[in-house]
Amino acid sequence: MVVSLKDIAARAGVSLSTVSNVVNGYRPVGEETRVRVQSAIDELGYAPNLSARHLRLGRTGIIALAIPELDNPYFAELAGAAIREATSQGYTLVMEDTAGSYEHELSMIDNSRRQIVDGLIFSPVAVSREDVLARPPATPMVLIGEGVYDVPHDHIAIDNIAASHVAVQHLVSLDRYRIAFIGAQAGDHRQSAHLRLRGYREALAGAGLPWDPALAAPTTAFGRADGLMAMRDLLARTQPPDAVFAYNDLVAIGAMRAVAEAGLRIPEDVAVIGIDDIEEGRFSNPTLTTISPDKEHIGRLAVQSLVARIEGKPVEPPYDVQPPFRLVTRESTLGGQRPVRT
Amino acid sequence: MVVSLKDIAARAGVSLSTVSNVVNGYRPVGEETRVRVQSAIDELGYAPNLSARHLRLGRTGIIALAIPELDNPYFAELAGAAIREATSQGYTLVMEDTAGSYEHELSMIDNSRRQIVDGLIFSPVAVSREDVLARPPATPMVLIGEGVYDVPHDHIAIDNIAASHVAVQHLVSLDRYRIAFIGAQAGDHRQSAHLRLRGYREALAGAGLPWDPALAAPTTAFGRADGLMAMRDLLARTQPPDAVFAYNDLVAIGAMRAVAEAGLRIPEDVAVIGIDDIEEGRFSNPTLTTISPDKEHIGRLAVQSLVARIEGKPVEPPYDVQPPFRLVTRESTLGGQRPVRT
DNA sequence: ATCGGGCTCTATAACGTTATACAGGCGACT
DNA sequence: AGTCGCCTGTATAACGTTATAGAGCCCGAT
Repeated sequence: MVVSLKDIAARAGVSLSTVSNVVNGYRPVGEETRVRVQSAIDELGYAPNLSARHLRLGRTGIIALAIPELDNPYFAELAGAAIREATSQGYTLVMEDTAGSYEHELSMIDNSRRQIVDGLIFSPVAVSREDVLARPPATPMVLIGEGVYDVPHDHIAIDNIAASHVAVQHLVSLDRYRIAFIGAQAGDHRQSAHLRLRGYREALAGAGLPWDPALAAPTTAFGRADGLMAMRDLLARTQPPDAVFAYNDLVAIGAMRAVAEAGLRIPEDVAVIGIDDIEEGRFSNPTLTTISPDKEHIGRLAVQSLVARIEGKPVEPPYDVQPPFRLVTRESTLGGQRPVRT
Repeated sequence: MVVSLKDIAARAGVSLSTVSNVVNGYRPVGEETRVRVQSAIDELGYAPNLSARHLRLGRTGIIALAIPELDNPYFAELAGAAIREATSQGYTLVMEDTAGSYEHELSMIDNSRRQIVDGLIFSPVAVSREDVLARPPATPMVLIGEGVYDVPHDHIAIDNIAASHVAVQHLVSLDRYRIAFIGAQAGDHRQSAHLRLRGYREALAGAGLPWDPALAAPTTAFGRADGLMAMRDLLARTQPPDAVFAYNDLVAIGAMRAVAEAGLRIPEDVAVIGIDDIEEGRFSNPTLTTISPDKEHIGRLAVQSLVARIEGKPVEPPYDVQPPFRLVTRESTLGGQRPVRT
């Protein structure tokens, strides 16, 4: 049977309000009665009814994490960290899979789901800056990833340009001259790949390498299949690349598969680097060199800043956080000369 | 501002109860007033307060999906299907990552979290049949995967023995004679690997092959790293296997990595087959032959049967469902003679 | 002595819903 | 004509919680 404040009150011989005060400490309670109430709680096994509490407080204790694809290991690993942090802060986290579709993403920032949720952590890919600006959310929102910039919300994303520099410079340091980029976006409203492409171009220029538009391969999405097809195209050129910087690890893995199917060697013929450091890249053949963002940090920070907004702690302006990242070198650029897993 | 039934009632000039009846159709409402109320709802943009509704109804509309690891792509893909089905049934699904730990799994079937959840879909790995029997849950529970059998709960899992037969028979059809199994479990209370191991042994016997305990490699968990280490051990034997049936695709991928590191060829020296059909195996080098369970089907069915229990539709006894599966052959057993992706 | 003010505790009004009980009106059947 | 029953609509009591207002009581200060 389900036990409520009333039952505890009856058992301990005190009023309902006193029990409530013991439970959540709003008003001090005399020592003697406190222990009597507490033991009644323990005996009967009381747990507060969250629906009632939320109705009373006007909050639900639920936050949503909306990501483009749950089956992308990067997001799965990120979600793990976010779930742990949310739980430890007393919130429940629900995940929404937008599938990267424009309509689905719009429905996230419309007010429809907001009735049930205290706040939203959102990783946009399809939605534009204007879409976000046009829909001031009813509850706090934190943006993660590289989708939308310059909007009045907290934003957590690695410095994509700097990360791209590091990636390209690594390839340059291996004496590669025809370095391709896979994951250039045709559509205007996806700023994510934009930044990585820009970092790629800047790094090329910094190394004194020419910018060849034919080496910037567009993709429609960022999965393994996209990397595979783009790489096939690149290899069919008269002057194929000798290195590839992929938008993310999934794309890189697709690209590596295309190289293998073409009968070429990695990294001798083509070196490959990605971004994300998903576990898959530590066991692939060859293992994948990558830029590793601190996913645990990102997930935790996203929840923490959202909760801070929800509970109205500091009324500071929206801030941009750039979590740390590092280069992890593996076989796909260094060959067998290196320890295999890191 | 937030709009409630009261606002709609005032706007439409009717009572609160009438608006409620328009919204959820408990009692019929005259046509004329219905349209007046409906247009008031549309104008003011009313959405029911779920906390209040749940408090009144005694249900929260939330179901939990507890899985051992969110970063296992198999569960990520399964969770996607479950989330979609739950949403379409008007429920919100929250995910719990038990990390496969015994304590965490116990806390799932204890009553602690049940205050907030109408029901639980649970994929146990560490918990035993007796643990489950000793804790009759306060809310409905559906089990998925191969953890625990013969308990009074709905259970959805592929026929592991039949699946193992198919896998081993496929290897036998390729004239392999020393077929190893990776993922045998030392612990007694993990029945999952037990069944697959049993299917493996039965299939060997059916093919007239001897049972060699040295070829059944135990692992502590079921990740890529476990497959890698087990395979290293197997390859170090004086008589290494010429084929491997792995507990799941992740283990298989780790095993393939070990084979590559040893400088051996797949499938010429060692053929590899897994279970799960995760996307990773369609792009690995080589691509991975696997047993493909219908994940979409499993996820949807789990939610459907849980919701049926929650809403008390049919009071039938707990039932066991065995969703379909199929063999998907790829390079890791057939080599390059086959279409690459399916 | 009397009053002000901590200190404990209590009664109660919300929060927004849904289901029950009830009221009035109108047609149909005895 | 009277009664029964249906149809439409309303008033209201919960569901379990938290915050506000306030009721006693005892001690120190006026």
